[in-house]
Amino acid sequence: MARAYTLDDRAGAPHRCDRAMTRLSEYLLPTEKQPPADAEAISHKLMVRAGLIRQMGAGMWSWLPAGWRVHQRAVAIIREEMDVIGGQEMLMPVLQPAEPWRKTGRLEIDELFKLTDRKGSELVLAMTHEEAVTFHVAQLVRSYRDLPLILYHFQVKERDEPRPRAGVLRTREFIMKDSYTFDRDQAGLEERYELHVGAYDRIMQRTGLRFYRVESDVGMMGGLGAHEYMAPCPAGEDQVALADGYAANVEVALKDPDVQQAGEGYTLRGQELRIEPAIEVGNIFKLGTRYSEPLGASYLDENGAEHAVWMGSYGIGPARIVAAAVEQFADEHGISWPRSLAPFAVHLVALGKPGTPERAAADELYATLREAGVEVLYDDRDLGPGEKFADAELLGCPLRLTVGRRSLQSGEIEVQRRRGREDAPAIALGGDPNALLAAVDELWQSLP
RNA sequence: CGGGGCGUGGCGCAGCCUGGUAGCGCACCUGCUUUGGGAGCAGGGGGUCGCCGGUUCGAAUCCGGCCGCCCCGACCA
Repeated sequence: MARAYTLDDRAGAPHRCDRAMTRLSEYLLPTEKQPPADAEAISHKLMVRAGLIRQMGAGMWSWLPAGWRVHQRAVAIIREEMDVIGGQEMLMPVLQPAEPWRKTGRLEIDELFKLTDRKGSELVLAMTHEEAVTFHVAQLVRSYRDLPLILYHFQVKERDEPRPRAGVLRTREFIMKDSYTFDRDQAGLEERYELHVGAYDRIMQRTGLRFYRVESDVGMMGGLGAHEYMAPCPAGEDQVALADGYAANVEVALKDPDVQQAGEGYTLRGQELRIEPAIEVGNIFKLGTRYSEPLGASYLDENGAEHAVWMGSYGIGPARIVAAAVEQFADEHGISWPRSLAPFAVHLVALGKPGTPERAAADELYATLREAGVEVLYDDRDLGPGEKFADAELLGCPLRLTVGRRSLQSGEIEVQRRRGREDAPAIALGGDPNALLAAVDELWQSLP
């Protein structure tokens, strides 16, 4: 009866093997009726209220168990797609010697945290890992035969942000997947870049987010091209300019000669240009030799001639994906996760007092679902129905199953889809477990 | 970094103007009742009022300094 191990959120079953303890009576899910007094952004309010995150200081957040599950969902999707394009996962330190940063000229950046150890050595807390990865490649790559490479990791980034804001949307410490490509020449870089475009498109599609890939300003990086992945949402800090078949960072759009001012707004070749707030969840850059030259990352070609390695760098923030999903799909009752990101597939609500027949039926259903590997959060607390339903809608798992006295009478489990809060056809209670699981799987397929 | 605001129990707040030793709602604990949309009754626990200093017989309250947090803007490899 055990299911195959799978993370396939689009075609697969609503679960993976999951032995985590998920009885709400024993789970740390501190829900709140009221949002924090100073919260503005929807995602900030709801993620705190739903018990996903807690703040420790300005721009410093902890992920509580359910929130971390969501974060790790995003991580798993990203990891799969990076591996598909040949990425090799590794891990580099956050605490680093200042020297490589001096060489690349980035030691002067205000947002870079700098510190000194007890011996007086200068250290930094990395805000990205170009210096680290290039340092290693400079040491390890000698020949054209060693290239190309796609290296990546999920690692904490530290940034002395002048103004952290909006919960987890802009923090001073956050996890980023950053990958780095190393090629012999520009043509190779273009190839690696296109692979990332494909991977990022698939990542974004799999998260279920509404998003745009926009051309971005290469800015002071002096790079050879760059794109940003933008998720439109009310709390977004950036703006995207949109028209049919057109999406661009607003700064880029306003430099476009085809864009004309028209009264209050702008037009593109006669079309109205819409401007929407959005959050930048990912960005990709063609770096060229910006880092390889100062750090001495070079290789010898077939003729024994030395060349600088051509690099690209590619970032994506799982926390921003999570927050953007909250922003895009929340309603007045709470969060409504796309199934690929949901902390649990099924939120099972048991009504009635512990010790009653309806509780026994719910216990049995919980056991059946768990045994099958379905990720289920079981609300077995001794609380009234109102509180349980409210918490379930706040947390936003895609499917809610309810077992109460009524279910025993009708012989059916009630099912609600979180998105739209609509009832789905009830499922027979206590019959063939395989039929029950098939019904849950089928429902899962119908979800966004 | 400029402008604005706020720090009182776990959360949300009142009290401060007009100084007299802290209160409300929710949450929490115990008991009984209740159980299909955030329950009822009774009893109970928890706060150096952000920190330091000053004024005063006496400071959550007045004065000075510092720290922290939020919002708007600037910023955001």
